[in-house]
This record gives sequence, C-alpha cells and structure tokens, in this order.
Amino acid sequence: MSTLQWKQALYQLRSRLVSGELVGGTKLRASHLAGEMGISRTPIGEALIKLEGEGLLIRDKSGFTVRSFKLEEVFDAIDLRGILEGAALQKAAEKGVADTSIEKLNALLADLDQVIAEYQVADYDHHNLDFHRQITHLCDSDILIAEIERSYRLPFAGPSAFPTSKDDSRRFRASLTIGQEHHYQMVSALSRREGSRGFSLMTEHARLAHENVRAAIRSREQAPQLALVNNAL
Amino acid sequence: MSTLQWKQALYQLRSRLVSGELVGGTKLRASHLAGEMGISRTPIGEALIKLEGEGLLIRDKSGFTVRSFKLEEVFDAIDLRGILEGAALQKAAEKGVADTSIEKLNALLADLDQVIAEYQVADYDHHNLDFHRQITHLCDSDILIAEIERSYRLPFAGPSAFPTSKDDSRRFRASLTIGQEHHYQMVSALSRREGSRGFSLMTEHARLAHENVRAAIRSREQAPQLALVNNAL
DNA sequence: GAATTCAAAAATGCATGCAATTACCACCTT
DNA sequence: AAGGTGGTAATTGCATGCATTTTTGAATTC
Repeated sequence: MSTLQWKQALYQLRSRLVSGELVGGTKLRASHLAGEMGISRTPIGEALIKLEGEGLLIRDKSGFTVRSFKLEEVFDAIDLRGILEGAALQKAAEKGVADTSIEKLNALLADLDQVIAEYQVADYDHHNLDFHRQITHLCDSDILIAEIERSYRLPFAGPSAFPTSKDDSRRFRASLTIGQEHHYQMVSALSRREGSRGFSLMTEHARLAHENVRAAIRSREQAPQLALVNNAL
Repeated sequence: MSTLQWKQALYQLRSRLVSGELVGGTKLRASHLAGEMGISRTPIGEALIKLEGEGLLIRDKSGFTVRSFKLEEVFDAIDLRGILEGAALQKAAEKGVADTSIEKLNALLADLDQVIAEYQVADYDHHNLDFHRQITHLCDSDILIAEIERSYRLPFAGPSAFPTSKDDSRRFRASLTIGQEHHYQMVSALSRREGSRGFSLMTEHARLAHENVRAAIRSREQAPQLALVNNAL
C-alpha cells in the first residue's frame, strides 16, 4: 500500500510551513519542489492547491507564495476559532448530550489536571486538543465540525498553538489554570444545557490565546507558529 | 487575454452543480469532462480539487462524487453562515464604522424597499446579497470575510439562496418584510455600536431562511438550490 | 431473478514534453 | 546609484503517454 504522493507532498509541505522552515513571502516553485522530493510536478501541484485552500499559500499570476499574516490576522483567526467552537458547544448544550459523553469529558479534564500539576507542557498540548475536539464534536453538525477543523489549520489558531511557549512561567502557569477553569465550566454548561453560557465561555477561552501570542512576541523566543507573521519578533 | 482553463472549468462545473444539472451522488470523471469541455484532464483536475475544498464534491478512492446533503446539513450550513455574518456585524459595530458606510447601507436599504414594494423578486436576490456583503465586509477582518464568502458557496446557504422561490406568496411577502425589518435594525445596531444586538439580529435573520427552505420543499416546486439535498422533494 | 465471476474497457495517478509566460541579471542610460 | 532594457534561463499551464486500479457488463451459477 503506497500512500498517494500528493498526500505525502501535502503533509510534508504543511509541516515545513508551520514549522517555519518556509517563511512568509517565499515563492514555491513546483518544479523545484518536485526535484527536491523526487516526484513529479503533478502531485506537487495538487498539494499546493490544497494548501492555498487552507489559507497557507497565495496563488499569484505565476505560482504560489507562502502567505504572511499581519498580527491582527492572528487575533482574528483565533477569534474565529473561538466563535466556531463556541457555536458548536452551544449547539451541543442545547441539544443535550449523553451521560457517557460527559464522563469522557471528565476523564479528559482529569488528564489535563494531571499534566498541569506536573507541568508537562508537551503533553498539555495534546490533551488540550483532545478536549477541544471532544467537546466541540458533540454538536452533531458535520458542517460545523469541518469548519472548526479547518480553523485549526492555521498554525497560530489551533487550541494548542501557544501553551507550549516557554516564556515567563508564572504568567504561563496562570494561563493554564484559568484555561482549565474554563474547561470545567464548559462541561458544566454542557451538562446543564446552558448553551449561551457555553458560547461565552468558549469565545472568552479563545481570548486567552491572545495573551499567549503577545507573550511569545514579547519574549522574543523561537515561536515557530509565528513564522508566517510579519515582524512578529 | 485568455482566461485560465482551470478557472473556466471551475466556473462551469460550479454552475452545473448549483443549478441541479449534476445531482448528488453523480460520479464525475475527469476524462469524460475533459472530452466534454474540449480541454485536457489537467485543468479539470484542478477545478475538481477546488470544488472538493468548497464542500461540493467528495473525493473517494478513485475520483470525485457530487456531494449530497441531508436536510439537517442545509439548516446547519445556514446557521453557520448566520454565525459568521453575525460575528462580522458584531465586530464592525463594536469597532464603529464611518458615516459614509452607514449612508451607503441606507441607500441599499432604500433599493431593497423599492424591489420589495414592486415585488421584483429577481432583483431582490441581487440587492439582498449586496446588502449582506456590504454590512459584513465592514468587520475589517479579511480572515472572517473569507470564511463568510466561503459559506456562501453552498448553493442553499447564501443570503439570497431562497427568497426567489415562488411558493405561496403571502408567506413569502411576509418573510421579505420581516427580513427587511432585520436589515433596518442591523444598520441601527451598527450605527449605535450595539455589537451583541447585531449578532443576535443576524443569527435570527438567518433562521428566516429555514422557513424558506421548508416552504420550498412543501410546495414541491423546482428549487435548484436543493438539487444536492437528499429526498428534498 | 439475484448474486458471482472475471476479462475487457475505461479511468486514475503520476511523469513528462512543449509552447508561452515570467523571472533573472548583466548591461546600458541618465 | 536609480531606473530602464533585452535576452536568456527557468517556470508555468496544459496536453498526453503509460502503468495500475477501478468500473462495467456479459456470461455463469445458484
């Protein structure tokens, strides 16, 4: 079984984009990439079109360029994710969910408590993403879920884009604690069918990420998620 | 100046999809379409990938299939549009907009009053779309605007998807009147910087479309926008 | 009639050729 | 130095060839 080559190209290019290896403004040449990856230009072209659709590339008169984002756009993308996730949570809460779903969320909350207590930041990312997926996917709308997942594609917009940053640990620990409090309240809103509260909690939760972005910039550290952002550091 | 062929293919295919000529479940063969349109498979392939990205096609193991939507998904897509447009209106209202923008909106409102009074339903579609674009594009966020425009791509989800339906004219006239009242209140919310009210107005406004969908189904008339919907008629 | 088999026909994914377009860069001009 | 100019090299959009996979449908079996 051979993975389709356009998929491999897509994954490789996406990872090179979000890792910061390919910085904003770089022109991507299909022929060059093809040589580099040892395949032909056809599957490369498909991958480039997909990445354009994800908003990571821009197609100009001739060829694709790595998109660069203004800082404002980073915040806008984060807010967009918050709104979409918030809508999903609201819908799930108002519809009502099975007890087993609540139990599963409680288990994820316990996992998060654990990694926060032990300050295992790397694991936090993973568990946090799990929690967000689990709670938003309860909305029972594939259309909405697809848009949420789409919003995660921008490297600075996903729910776990920035907690990893190793800046000032006091502020950072506090943000983990506050975020986790939001998570608890979200589950509460869900089980009490308080849709509007769920929406507000989620949009406010996303705004925590604003501060993490600012902190990452302030600390001038390596923040690969910001590689596509103009004048970020 | 020759328009790129993949663009022509994209436009033609999109219009054949939303017009109902290509119904849900139809398998699209690049080679066949290429012969049909007198071009090669390469630009067809690009168009198909784009349409997959728009959610109109699904790519399975080998080839593309016209997506079909459940009725629930139609409502979900409409609600999604409402949320996105609502977020844009809220952002615009809270930021504040120039007086000239309000004047332009008032002019569009007058146009809409006109076409409603004269019951020029065909023109209504066009002016209504103008109004929605004008008011949501004030949000000053390209990221959000792009997602709104994206949500319009589903043939049943755009702001002007259904008013055209020629069902029971009493109900339909009423829905135009109510919708126009929403429009007025939106401009009011905008000029008074009442963001939350703007959001609520817009999401509620989108729900008007639910009833139009139901009416279109009830009347069993030709509703090309519903061509991609399972068992719609 | 419905289900199964299997070989021919057709479609796909990828590579590659080619004409037309675009980028690049050394060389002028002011 | 800044701003053309022109010609070459590289790249793109599209067409097409080919091996492999998928679809089709006629023949066969239950």
